Amino acid sequence: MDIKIKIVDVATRAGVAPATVSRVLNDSSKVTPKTRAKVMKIINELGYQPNAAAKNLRSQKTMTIGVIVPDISNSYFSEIIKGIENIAYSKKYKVVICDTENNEEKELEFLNLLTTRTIDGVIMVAPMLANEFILNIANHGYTIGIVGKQIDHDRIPCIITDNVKFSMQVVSHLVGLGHREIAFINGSAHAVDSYDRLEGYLKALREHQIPFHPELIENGNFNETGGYEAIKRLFAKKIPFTAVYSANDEIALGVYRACSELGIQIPKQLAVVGVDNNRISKYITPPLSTVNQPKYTMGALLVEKLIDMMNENEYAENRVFKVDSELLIRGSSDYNKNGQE
Amino acid sequence: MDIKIKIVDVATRAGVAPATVSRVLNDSSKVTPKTRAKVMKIINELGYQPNAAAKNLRSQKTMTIGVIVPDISNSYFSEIIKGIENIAYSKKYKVVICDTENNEEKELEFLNLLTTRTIDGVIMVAPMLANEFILNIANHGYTIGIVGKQIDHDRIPCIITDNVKFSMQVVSHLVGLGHREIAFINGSAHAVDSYDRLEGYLKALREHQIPFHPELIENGNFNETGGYEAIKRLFAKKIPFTAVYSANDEIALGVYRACSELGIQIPKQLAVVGVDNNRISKYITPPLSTVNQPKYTMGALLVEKLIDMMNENEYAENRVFKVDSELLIRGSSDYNKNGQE
DNA sequence: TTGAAAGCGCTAACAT
DNA sequence: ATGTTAGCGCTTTCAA
Repeated sequence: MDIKIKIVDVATRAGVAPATVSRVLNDSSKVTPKTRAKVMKIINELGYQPNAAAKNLRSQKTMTIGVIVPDISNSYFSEIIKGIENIAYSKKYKVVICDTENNEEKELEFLNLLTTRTIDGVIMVAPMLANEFILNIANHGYTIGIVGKQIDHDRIPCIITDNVKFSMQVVSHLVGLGHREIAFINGSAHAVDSYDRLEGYLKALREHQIPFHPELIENGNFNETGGYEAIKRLFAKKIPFTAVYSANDEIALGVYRACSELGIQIPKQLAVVGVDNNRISKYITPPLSTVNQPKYTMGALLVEKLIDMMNENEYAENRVFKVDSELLIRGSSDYNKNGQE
Repeated sequence: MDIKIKIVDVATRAGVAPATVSRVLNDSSKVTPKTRAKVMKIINELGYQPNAAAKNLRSQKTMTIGVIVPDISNSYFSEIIKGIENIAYSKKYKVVICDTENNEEKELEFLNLLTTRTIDGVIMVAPMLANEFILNIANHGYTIGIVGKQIDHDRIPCIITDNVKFSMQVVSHLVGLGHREIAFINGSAHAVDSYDRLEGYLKALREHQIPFHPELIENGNFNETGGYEAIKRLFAKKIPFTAVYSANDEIALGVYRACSELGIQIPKQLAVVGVDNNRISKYITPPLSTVNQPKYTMGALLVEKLIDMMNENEYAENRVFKVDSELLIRGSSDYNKNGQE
């Protein structure tokens, strides 16, 4: 084991005060180049490394950001994390991860890291917690940012995509292909995204003067099983439809499975469109039409804002970021696209 | 902002010494139930939360573990992380993530968290760093564990799969289907896994008395592009082969792309087997035969061992874990498997 | 520009 | 079982 070298050891050896060593370490300008060189030399000789806990205690910050996601092995979330992690590291911040596995209790418990000052701030991706909780945290002076949901509080930066807009695009795309009976498999009913995607779906129908059939709408979990079960329920109703808009790619995967079992051909008998552009979507057969969201950028942008807020105490007027998504048309909705992309 | 409440505030209000509050908080048995109740009441009333930095400084530990992975958005790694994170949290540890994106410098830099005592220990998943570095770190008394590589040091727990064994299984499977010219697309030449997988490939050939053609072996990156480029090089050689063993699923994906472009049918004209059982492998067409590794368990097991070591200072005699993998036979190698799974 | 001294908030050793 | 005291290693006034 190494003998622990502390700042005072460096100071003594260099013939200066601990404070001076600290100034050298923290790039304080008030050190002569000569002193700095002398101190640096000793630091290197001794292999001195400042103790993080002492530094944190004294400076009242940890240079650490917490990130809460529902499922780290879903590429949608891991890409967001990648963006956060990369930017954070470039700004000397560390990232602590919490994978809630959709467990609201774990989500809540993790926020204790804020109150114990283990982390300086937190980013919640697609939080389950009710808005009041989140507002309350911010009102207590903690730094918090949200990905995938808009919260109205002047100290909570948010980054969202325009769910209404891209849902309209999806439906319009299907209508453009001649579909009139378009089913919609939405995610869990209490997710904000679900409201907005439904709104987009309805708006587009109205715009195209297509009658709306409530029976063509199903809710489920945002995963493969949710999609599988929902499409089965839709089929069971015996109401005809020729296309299905799935609120994410995982749901679409479930639709694929059901269709494969029932011998229904995509897109010939059923056109399918998803959302998220999961890695998997372009590899399945037929490739899945989907909405691409700039995941990496969303994480990167938000963490940047969050760090700015923590350091400048700026109450960002520009607080809500709405990023653009892009509809990727592939073989699951458009015949002509088969074999390419 | 909350007024900061510290342990002394709680103590005063409860009419006890700070040490007693600390004992209550840390479950020390030397507190009467009555005192404990009194203190707990005040803690709840005041909403007291202990300051982590102070605790860390005093107790010389941070209850934090670092995890280094090459790519967090690869499901192989994120599943391992999931295992680590889950077990860690159940033991009150936090997890700091480092996504190196195959950048060796970032990997090295992250280890500073060990020397600055920001983290109590680190888990390196598929490290790029040379063994000497890793040994050196352990020799300096830091806690380190490795996933996917065996390091010979009595304080470094490792978890590995038997690359030789499952590679032999893969090749034997292909031979069993009648293949004699089996190409091998290996990962990057300096990964340990690559040596072992090559060894398994060769051993199996010898066992089946199949002549070995060095031209049928290619190296590349462990990703889709690496696979795509390697299979192209193989085709360019004009040496016939009817099957290809890809050192991971990503590589196999590249093989699929090349085959699709060249109109080569899988498995009719070329049988393909991968490794990792990435999520994607069962959704592509045809579903990819692959080797499943217990990723979650690997992470979970190792972190458990690591935490035990940190807390009991036990120099684990049982230090190297070899977990079993399983060959999943699907349509990319076996006709009969098409349409099922 | 540099040094001296105080103190961040907690736990552990020792005393009672 | 509880209290007293010292100190973990750093940064930051304040003074020189």
